[in-house]
Amino acid sequence: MSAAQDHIREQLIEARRNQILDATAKVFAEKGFHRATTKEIARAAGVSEGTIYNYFASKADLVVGIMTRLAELDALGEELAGALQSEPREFFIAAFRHRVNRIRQGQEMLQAILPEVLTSPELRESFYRQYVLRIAEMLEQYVRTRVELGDIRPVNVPLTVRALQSIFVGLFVMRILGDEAVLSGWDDVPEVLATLIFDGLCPRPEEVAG
Amino acid sequence: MSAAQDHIREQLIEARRNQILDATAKVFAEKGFHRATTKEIARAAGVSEGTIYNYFASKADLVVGIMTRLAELDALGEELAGALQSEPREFFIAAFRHRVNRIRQGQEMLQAILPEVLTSPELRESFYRQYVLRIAEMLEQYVRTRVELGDIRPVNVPLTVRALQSIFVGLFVMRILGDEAVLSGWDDVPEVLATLIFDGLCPRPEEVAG
Amino acid sequence: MSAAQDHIREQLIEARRNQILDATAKVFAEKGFHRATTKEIARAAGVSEGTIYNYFASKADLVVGIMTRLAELDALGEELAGALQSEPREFFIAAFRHRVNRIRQGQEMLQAILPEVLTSPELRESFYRQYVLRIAEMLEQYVRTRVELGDIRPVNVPLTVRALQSIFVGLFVMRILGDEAVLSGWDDVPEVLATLIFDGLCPRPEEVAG
Amino acid sequence: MSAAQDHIREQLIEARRNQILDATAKVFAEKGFHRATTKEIARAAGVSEGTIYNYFASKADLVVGIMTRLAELDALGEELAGALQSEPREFFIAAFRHRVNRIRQGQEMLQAILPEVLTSPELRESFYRQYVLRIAEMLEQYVRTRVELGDIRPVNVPLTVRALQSIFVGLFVMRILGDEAVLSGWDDVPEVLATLIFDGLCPRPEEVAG
DNA sequence: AATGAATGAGTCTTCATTCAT
DNA sequence: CATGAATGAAGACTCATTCAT
Repeated sequence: MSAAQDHIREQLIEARRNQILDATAKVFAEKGFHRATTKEIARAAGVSEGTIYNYFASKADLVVGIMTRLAELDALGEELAGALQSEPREFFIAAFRHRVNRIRQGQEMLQAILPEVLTSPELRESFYRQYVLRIAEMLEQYVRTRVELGDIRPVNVPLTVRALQSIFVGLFVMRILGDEAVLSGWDDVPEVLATLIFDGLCPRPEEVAG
Repeated sequence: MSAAQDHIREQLIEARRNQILDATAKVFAEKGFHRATTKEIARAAGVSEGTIYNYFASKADLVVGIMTRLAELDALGEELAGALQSEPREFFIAAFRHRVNRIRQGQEMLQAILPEVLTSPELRESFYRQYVLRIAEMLEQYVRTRVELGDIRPVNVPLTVRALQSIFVGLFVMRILGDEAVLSGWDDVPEVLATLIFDGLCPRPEEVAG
Repeated sequence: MSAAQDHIREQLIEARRNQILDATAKVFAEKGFHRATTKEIARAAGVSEGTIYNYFASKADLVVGIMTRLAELDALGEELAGALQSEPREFFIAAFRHRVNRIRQGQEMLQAILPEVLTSPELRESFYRQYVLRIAEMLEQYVRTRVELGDIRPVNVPLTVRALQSIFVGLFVMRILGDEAVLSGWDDVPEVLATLIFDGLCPRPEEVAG
Repeated sequence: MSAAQDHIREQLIEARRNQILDATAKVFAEKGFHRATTKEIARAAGVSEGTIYNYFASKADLVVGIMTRLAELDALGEELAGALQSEPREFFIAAFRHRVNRIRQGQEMLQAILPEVLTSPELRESFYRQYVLRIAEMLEQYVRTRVELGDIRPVNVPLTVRALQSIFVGLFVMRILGDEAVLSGWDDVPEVLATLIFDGLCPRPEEVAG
């Protein structure tokens, strides 16, 4: 029974943490980390300021909390891994679709933390390791393999992979900036990217011939 | 004589403004807008706090000042315009080189303001119009023309252009995040991107044949 | 219970506000609005600077707070109303006594805000309406009635009433200026004024005769 | 010649001082001592900030300058002295007229300094001696004499004199407060006051009889 | 565990004053 | 003498954090 109670307690704690983080993401996304006040977050979460400090060590810790939650939410690793067997074009489309959806879902949380992440060295480090480097390494591995198999032309693998990742980072920034083309065309992004990245802009002879 | 004096005075004012903005960019890039104090900026600029306020209306105005200076520095418009006659491959390489150099030069200033730009609606709007939209429109125009000429395959022009811009935004973020591959491979970025964007990842039959 | 708690809470808030306003009046009266610092007020009130701002929106709001409190304290309206039936001489003596006492009691608060009231257009307006105009209108009404009844000789009612009010304003300023005659003779003021105002300085024939 | 030059120089200095004090009075009257900035005064005077400090030791010294100028302007002493021989009623009317005119002329300067005078102990002292006490003593002397002669009924001389002075102080405050009755009826004040003060409000038997 | 009043360190900003030109 | 840029001390105000209830 004690075990069951502990379980319930843990669930309650987790629920309260999420309740606070949801509110935090909302407020941070709207006003930014520094202009958001703990009082405001408390109000948005429907709790008191004191309660926030029962679940998080500090205001800065809320950023960490959001980052962690984003990471948990993010199963790119597994999904990517699953698609690693596919042919490149399918793989990229699948990967792009996945990213595009993740960004849509995590927009608020990501927008909430990105400016702060770009500002604080520690967050930068942590964010880079969790979100950029891990994926970069997987992609590098995949591309390198495919290059060896002749499915992808020989390229500067690290930079090419960074360019791919950069597109999504950049598109996300475009969304924050309110670019209409990106916001309204978001669903088409995976295919457009697949064409761009996979086929290139240069028209192919056989296509011209065809 | 009064005219000459005015001229000198204006130059002094401009020099002082730049002196302050240089220091500001340094401090903002290091600590971020909010953690940077006016006292710190003053010290870095070698002036008193009061002097800052003789040249800028507020701390926030320093961000605007940096943004304006970036825009003045930025002659992409003209350079792009000059390359608009070139064949696509040359055009893109030239454009990429240009961007890559601008980012290297403006890194500090850009890093100083980006997080704040992402946070403040007004700055966002202003930044988007000055740095994103203007260039997007020029690129769209170019790409559209080339598509009509058959030099570029038919693509979703707005999104493709956003994707191109996004790459640089994203790569810049990667630099802030300290990604080694991007930082150390920066000089190779234009060519890698040209290959990626123009030729695509998919190996071409004739190349395979060759 | 919630209602009871609310009641207690409100009382606590009111008590804290008064505690702060008392200290504020003291410090303002001594140093004036601008030379008084919030730190000093906080110390005098035995709270922290932050606490002041939990109860008042700004330093300027403290002036408003004092003014409001003065107005609440001030029941001249009712007392005047009560005396409105009396014969003029009794009425004036009663009214003068009342004013004289109010000034003595409210000296600190009044001295605290008067210079600022004379300076700020908004406060001026507000002060004038609460303290001057309301009473002027009541007095005018009374005097006009008594003139009609023949109990008061025909006079320029508005100006006469202003003159009466002015005496108290002026005497209060005299107190601030430290005039010994006014300070030490304060208790005699009502009677002296009654004689002055009601009988005039000119000796009366019958009195001379008597 | 050197003497003549000195004379011219002195006149220039005096003119410049007055130019500055005029502007100061205007700005102080409008914004109050503390909210007025030296920059603003300089602009209003058509000189630079530095120039102000060539003629006055400090911002506070400008108040002293205005007070001194008011005192020079003010020849009440002499005029009062001249009227001291008159019968009471004529004397008071003359004195009241004089005061009323002085206030109208000196309104701006007086309004400029009064709030500050009420606030600063030193100014208070100085103001009290120059403007209040001197006149009070003269009035006391006059009234006392007239009482002895039987021209004025026996009264509490010091308080009566203070009350008389207070009326003008109070009326001046009323003007600052923007009271319409006082502002628009200003020309009638001397007569109204003469009636009020000299004859009193109480109707006289013989008048009733008449 | 939740509350929210109290805290006070920290910061932007103002502005009287100085002084080199 | 006049100027006005530079100064920097001072102060109102904010807000993350604590803790008694």
